[in-house]
Amino acid sequence: MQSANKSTSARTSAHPLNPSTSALPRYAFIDFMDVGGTVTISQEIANLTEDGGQELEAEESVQIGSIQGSVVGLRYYTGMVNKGEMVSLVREPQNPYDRNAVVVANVYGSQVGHIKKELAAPMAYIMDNNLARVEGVVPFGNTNKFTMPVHLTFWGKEEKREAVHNQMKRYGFRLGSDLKGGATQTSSGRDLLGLSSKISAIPLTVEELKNAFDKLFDDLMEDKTREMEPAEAVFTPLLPHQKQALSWMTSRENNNDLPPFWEEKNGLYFNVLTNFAVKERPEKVLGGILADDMGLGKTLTTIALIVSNFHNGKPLPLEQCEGSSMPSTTRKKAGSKEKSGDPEESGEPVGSSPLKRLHAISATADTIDEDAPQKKAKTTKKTAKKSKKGAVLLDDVDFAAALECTSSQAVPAKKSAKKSSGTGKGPSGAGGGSGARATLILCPLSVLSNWLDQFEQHIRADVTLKVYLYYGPERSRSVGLLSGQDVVLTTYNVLSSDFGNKASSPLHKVNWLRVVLDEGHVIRNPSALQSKAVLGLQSERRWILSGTPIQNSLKDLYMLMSFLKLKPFDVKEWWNRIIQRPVTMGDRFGLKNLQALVKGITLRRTKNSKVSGRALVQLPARRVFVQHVTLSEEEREEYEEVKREGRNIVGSYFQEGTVMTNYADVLAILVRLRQCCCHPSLVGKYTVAGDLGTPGELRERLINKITLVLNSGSDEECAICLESLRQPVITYCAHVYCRPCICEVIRSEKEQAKCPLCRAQIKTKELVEYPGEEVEARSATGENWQSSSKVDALMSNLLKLRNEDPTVKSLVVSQFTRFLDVLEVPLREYGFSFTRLDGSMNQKTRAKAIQDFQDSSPGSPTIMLLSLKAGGVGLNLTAASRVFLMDPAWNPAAEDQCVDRCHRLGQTRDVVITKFIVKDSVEENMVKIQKKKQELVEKAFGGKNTQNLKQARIDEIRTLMEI
DNA sequence: ACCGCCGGGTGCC
DNA sequence: ACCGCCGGGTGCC
Repeated sequence: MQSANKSTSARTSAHPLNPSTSALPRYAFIDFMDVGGTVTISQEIANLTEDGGQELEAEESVQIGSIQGSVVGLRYYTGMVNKGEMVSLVREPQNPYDRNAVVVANVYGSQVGHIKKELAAPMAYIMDNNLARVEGVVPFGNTNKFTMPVHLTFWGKEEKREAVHNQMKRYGFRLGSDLKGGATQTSSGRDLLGLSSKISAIPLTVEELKNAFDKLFDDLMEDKTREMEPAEAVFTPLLPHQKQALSWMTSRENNNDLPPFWEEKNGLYFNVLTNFAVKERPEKVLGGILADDMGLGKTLTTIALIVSNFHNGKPLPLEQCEGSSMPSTTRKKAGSKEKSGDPEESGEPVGSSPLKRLHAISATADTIDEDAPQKKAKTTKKTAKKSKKGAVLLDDVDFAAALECTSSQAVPAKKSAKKSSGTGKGPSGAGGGSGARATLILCPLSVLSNWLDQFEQHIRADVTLKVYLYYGPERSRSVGLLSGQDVVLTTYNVLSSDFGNKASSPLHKVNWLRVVLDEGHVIRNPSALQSKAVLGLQSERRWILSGTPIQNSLKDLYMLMSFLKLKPFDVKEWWNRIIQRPVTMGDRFGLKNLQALVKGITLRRTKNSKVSGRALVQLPARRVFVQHVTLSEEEREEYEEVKREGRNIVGSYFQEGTVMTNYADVLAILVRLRQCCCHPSLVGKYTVAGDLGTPGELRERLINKITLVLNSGSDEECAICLESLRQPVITYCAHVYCRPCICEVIRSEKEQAKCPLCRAQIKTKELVEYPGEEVEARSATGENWQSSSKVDALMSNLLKLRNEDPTVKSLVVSQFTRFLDVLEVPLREYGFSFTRLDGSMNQKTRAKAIQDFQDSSPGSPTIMLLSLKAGGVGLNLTAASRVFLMDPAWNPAAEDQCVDRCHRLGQTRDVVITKFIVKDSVEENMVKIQKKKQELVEKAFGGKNTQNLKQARIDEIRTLMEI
């Protein structure tokens, strides 16, 4: 919390705990299993490094001691506390009377008073030097007028214990060890048991934790089975579970409830966890987390929500246009007709051909036209009448009211919208509530086109839903235009880049009705720019869509709470104190609280969920076959050669005990072995680690290495932002990061900057750039192409398949894009029609590839070459019913995810998966590790013993190299 | 009276 | 603060 304290202390005492200043760790401390199922060894190793972070993370801290203190000056401040309430302590070095001042604040960040100066003196030193974090609880005396007692507990790393005690002693204070930890906290007295050294947690047994977490979602559903019919404008009929989700989401948006853990008690609002009370009703949390498994239709449900719940369960009033009710390209007309004459305001579509049709929907500010009110009245009335068939019974009075609310304002507002477009208020309504109308949807680039398709598909063509694609250099930055839309769709990247150029971020000026984060777990890293950008958005309702909100680590939930503004969990300290630490320490109450918290705001169903005894969805069967491949004599020879070479190197690292520090080399060796299993031409040149040599040689070696890492197809991600590498650079210590990420680390740590992965010294000028896709020797695809055992195995499968049923489509998946290159040759030779999807493709070519593949007309491609990490979740490839996994992934979840792209809702055939594994090779060892990993994942929620994990990783390398 | 005692003023950091 | 502390007023009882 060092950085948090620093930043907060610099502020005035008025809001010492403003959430916007909450902790920004120097780099992410990554958990064992990555949410996206794309864990990389380097991330895992980040886990294992000693001294994982500068920040005093909850799970690394032990209780150093506690002491009774007093809070003084109560009468000068308005902050109130209750008996047993937790308080936070914030340094206030700018205090003109005492630079040791320590502010005491309640959960809402209101100042209660100061720590008495005698005690503040030693505390200031401890806090400023990050020796310990101090937490307070007011046990009684909370109504005192002048001073009140406070129970202070010091938490920090074991090695700081003595320093903290000494410092306190110097000022005549003695820290005691108390077993209770504080009035509302429980902590084990493990430091008395002599276990304090590295083990910072005594977790529940694995069994207990697992059960608790399973239960977390099992119990969630019983009260969420009510169904709701979507508005008329939704063309696609919803499945029962989607109607349930719609009903639940609608109730979450219209609820008047107090947020979780708040109760009304004789005129006051009381938080039962922190014992905090306020007069003002805590702000409603409208929205939540839709955590359904992929394939259950989160997108469709969300679209239904957008059009069905404008206010109080009434549909979004939409303009009707001519044309059939079938969703079709006829809508093109609507868009082009309305093209504005005002060049500044016109949301000129970004021209990419497969998306054109959708851009057509994107409207201009002028869509709310002079004739709008009347027209609208007509169309909506029609809608109202029709919907009597449905479950939404709109009585005409209510509906008229809803209508009035929008159309009446549309008239006066629309003109001003043209001229003064920057008001932030949507042109379609400023009365009643905030007048917000537009929903902002954020998603990864890979699913952007999916959203557009789905709007096309699911919204009736005779209604005009104004969807604006905020993407591309031509995007309109008019706040008026944006807030006048029904939906604005953009990517996290666009949002971050707008946010980064602080000059103007139109999306941050709009007052949204609703913000939807698709794949919302991408904001789990609080220090990532996109996370900050997302937190800065203004909205009445907030949704997170994610199939995996917390499968990674409990820590991930913190950012989600922060986004939902679920007080007090939107401030790191409170999240840590009330949830994170108790749970990781195995406190049953902590777990219970977490459960209650999640239950209140989350809907999660899996493909296997049962609703009142019936399966939620019926998916075709899915069968997995492992096909063992035997290398030819020649291949075997080469493999053994590469293996011998690698084993020598890694073996020497083991002898030196430097396996972890030479991680990049180990990875490179493993990659080579895996490439050997696929095709000889994949095995790249590589230089054996040795002396650093001349700067030129070092540079060359590093470039070699980064090229290898990036082209290997392994899931390398930046260990700082957890995203795919952007502007990748490699450090002298051979670790790869995004340039902006690592520069930020260096900037904040100055001369002390260390590599987040190995703690070696790093400097900005020593970062080596990735030279980019250089002319790659494509000899593999050239004239002297030769096959390999694995290629043969695949081809014989494909030929047999084509013989049996030429309509069957297949995904051919590899982690090595160069292997995909290789495979193109025989596919062409045998006359297969295929497409390809990999990470290097832009949005346009991607969309085209998917569209072509999904097309079922004769002559359409039957094979898609797919790079394992391309696209990410959400990609819909249901046209395929066969999957060939060419090489095993580090992470079994990544494979599952890949398979799920076709084994999902909409799949009509049984899905057959074939995994090729080379006998007696690194691949077999990887399979073993995958199994072990699966077990570990199940334990991943437990307190982590990093020592054991580190050992496990070293063992893993031994297994792989057979050392 | 260079003390003690009384009682009003006052009070975070 | 129904305290402690400070400092001015005061001085046997």
